[in-house]
Amino acid sequence: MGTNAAGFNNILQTWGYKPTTQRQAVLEVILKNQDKHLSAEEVFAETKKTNPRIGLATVYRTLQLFEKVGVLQHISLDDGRMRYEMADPEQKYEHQHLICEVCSDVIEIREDMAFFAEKVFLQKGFRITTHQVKAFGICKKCSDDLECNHGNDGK
Amino acid sequence: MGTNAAGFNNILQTWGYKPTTQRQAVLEVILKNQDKHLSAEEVFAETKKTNPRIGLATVYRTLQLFEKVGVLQHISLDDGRMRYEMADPEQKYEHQHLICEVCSDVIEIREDMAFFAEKVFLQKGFRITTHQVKAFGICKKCSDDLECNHGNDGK
DNA sequence: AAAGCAAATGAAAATGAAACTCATTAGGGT
DNA sequence: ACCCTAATGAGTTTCATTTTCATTTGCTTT
Repeated sequence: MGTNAAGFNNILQTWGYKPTTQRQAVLEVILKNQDKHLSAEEVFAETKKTNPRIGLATVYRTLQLFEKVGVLQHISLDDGRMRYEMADPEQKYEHQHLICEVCSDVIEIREDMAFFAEKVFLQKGFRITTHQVKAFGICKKCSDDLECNHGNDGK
Repeated sequence: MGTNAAGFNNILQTWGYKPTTQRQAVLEVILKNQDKHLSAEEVFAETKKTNPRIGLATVYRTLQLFEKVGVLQHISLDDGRMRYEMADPEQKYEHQHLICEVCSDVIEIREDMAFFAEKVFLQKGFRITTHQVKAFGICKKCSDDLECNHGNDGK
């Protein structure tokens, strides 16, 4: 099951969508970059390498389609463009992003936050379906670097 | 201290910025709408009521300025525009947004999430400075409404 | 109070991500 | 092979935000 090139066609067909060349090509790019958080433009550039005739609009449409059928989910890293990553329905509430303000690296972590959704439902009656946590700060590497330059800040 | 019209001038002057008419006007709008999450356009429209000559660019610049000096903080509610709310440095980690997918209402809650920042630091060495939690789902009111229409969905 | 000057402003233009339009193409069933 | 609709691509449009630049404003110095 899950999302590999094979099971993918089934997902699309279940929803009544065609597994076209472009959609396959975009999927391959997604699968090859599971560790990254690509924007539409980035997916476009990557996909053009193997499929030069694809249009940007198709990429936008395809990403939205993939989100609708549950293959992708979007995140905003506050850099002015939408980014996408593989959806993981089992761990919807246990997936957070740490964004380093110095080097812009994005670190994914998986804290269990089910208690949060439960508490919110009990206290407010609000039934959470999706849930995004992003934290900005300084990653270990960058704070180590800063520490090194601590004594000799002259230059 | 804090952010009232009086202490506000001090904050700006400390940072070397001038407390101009426009900035005061924007501040008043902000203070009058503390419960809302206004976008730049909305602040612009509100501010024009008392200060018709203000320009949109000034509002954008002012909101960014207020964020820089710690009066405001921005949030994205995934509706395509940036929104702003009063910054609350003391409770940076205890402030989350519940966004109803049906009525678009935004509910603020204050769960203590300090443990999250601590755990992340211990496990990853990542030092969190800001931290945003937004949850999408269905608010109590809307899920009650849905329940009412449950038996008679014909029309 | 007038002068000087940098900071701040407003109007308009520029930018850029995303959405839309519409003529053309390509799947998939017949 | 044919048909019909979904899907695509190139170009255009939208809309939030940023930038530009000439003008104005708020302070400081006389």
